Amino acid sequence: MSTPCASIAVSTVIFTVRPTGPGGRHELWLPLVRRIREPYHHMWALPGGPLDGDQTLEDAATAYLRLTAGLDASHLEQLATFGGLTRSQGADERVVTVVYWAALPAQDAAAGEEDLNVTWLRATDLPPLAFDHSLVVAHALERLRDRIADPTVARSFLPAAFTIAQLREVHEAILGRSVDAPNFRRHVLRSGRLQDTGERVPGTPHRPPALYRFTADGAPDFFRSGPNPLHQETP
Amino acid sequence: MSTPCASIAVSTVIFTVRPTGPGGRHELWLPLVRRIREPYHHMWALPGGPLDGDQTLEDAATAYLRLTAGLDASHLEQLATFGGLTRSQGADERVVTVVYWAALPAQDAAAGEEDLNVTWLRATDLPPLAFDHSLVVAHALERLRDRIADPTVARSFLPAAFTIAQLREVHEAILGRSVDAPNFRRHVLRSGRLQDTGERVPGTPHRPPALYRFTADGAPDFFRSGPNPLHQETP
DNA sequence: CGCCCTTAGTGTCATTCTGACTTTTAGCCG
DNA sequence: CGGCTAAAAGTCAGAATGACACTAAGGGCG
Repeated sequence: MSTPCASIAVSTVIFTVRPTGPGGRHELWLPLVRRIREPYHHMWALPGGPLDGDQTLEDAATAYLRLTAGLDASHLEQLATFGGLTRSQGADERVVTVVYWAALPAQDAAAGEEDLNVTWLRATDLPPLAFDHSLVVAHALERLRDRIADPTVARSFLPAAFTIAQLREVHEAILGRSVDAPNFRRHVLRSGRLQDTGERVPGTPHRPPALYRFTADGAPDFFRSGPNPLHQETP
Repeated sequence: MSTPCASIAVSTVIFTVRPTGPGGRHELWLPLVRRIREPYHHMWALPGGPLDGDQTLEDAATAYLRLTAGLDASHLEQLATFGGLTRSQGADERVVTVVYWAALPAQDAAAGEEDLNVTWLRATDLPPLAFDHSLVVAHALERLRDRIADPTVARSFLPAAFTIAQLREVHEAILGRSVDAPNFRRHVLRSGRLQDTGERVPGTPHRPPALYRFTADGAPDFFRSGPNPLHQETP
């Protein structure tokens, strides 16, 4: 039951949302670290490294995340495992990498320092990355788009109290397109996952928006709650 | 970049659909293999084993699948990777297991021999399994339910030509509930993924059903094709 | 032959959901 | 006070959904 020794690595795709687009549009950003040795020396790569013998996979992902962003994610989820034979060309042994993806609220991510070996870039406009990490990021983006229907994912990009506009901006950043504001409001309010705090954002040059927070429980999904797609009951 | 030597294993949850329920209802079945050594000696476990140094992960999954079912799956997809520290209690070293799930058409699965160390059981009514495999199967069932909206998944349980009733029975088995036949027909036909072969199943004691096959391409999903949930465009 | 049974396949209809809008409200700014 | 902006509420046509009723086409059987 023992295999030829293969090393196991853990990497994390860390997402955050920032209002950096034209007209304040929100965009997805992620941190990368510079390779300081061969292979792929000097190129950007996903934060990660070897799995210690006494760590769970999730522990390792959390540790590399903290090392890179300086803080913990509010959402961490396994993405997939990559184990192609040729993916780490130049390394002398086989590497299997378990990849996680994580969400960071914008205000926390701002605290993460940037240094010479860590950079934050737009997720949709990355240079070629080390190993197969460009492919990994593409997978992570696709997964994130699928998972955004889950309110717990959207909430992990936001502070505890937020406006519906902020929530919509998170969706827009992840889906890469704008979303009709009135319809979005109708939908998320009808989902029953939002609770009005009674407070409003003061000091705006226009009507002050209400602050909401997520309820502890409720429908599993913002979209497509209620009864399922087709597939209705027939006793 | 080297880690303490950990062994990597690959396991596969192999699903097939059989008309074994009351009144010919279709149910999900999967094969298990008997452990022939400690730990968990004599218990049932998912087919799998160590990853060879020169195999891709998918190669290994395919190999264990063939060893167990005697043939290749028509659909193979990665599920998740399990690496808890305590999951293989009694083993002397850390094991990280990459799990795949696969679909087998019923007529092919019938060909797979059953012997003393391989058994097929109902997926929804399993005895306690070795390691954390009960949990793994639960994850696989959940994933399968999510993925069945993809026509390529449904097709992998069926022969090339099939009736809409057979297609519906696959959905019913996976969703664990019955589905309204007229509405199901309307939906899958409207999806544009089905092509009438012009042939019919002869010899039925009732109106002969038409045989369909899947078109090469078309809408990505049976359900929820067309424009997306909410999230419509707003230029 | 002709009735009956069974499942295939079609049609209908009320309700809900979606997407694209318009209108009103509530604050600052000058 | 009028104008500006974004929040919030309202409107409406068309599509999708779910629950049915109904017709069609076979074989089985008397």
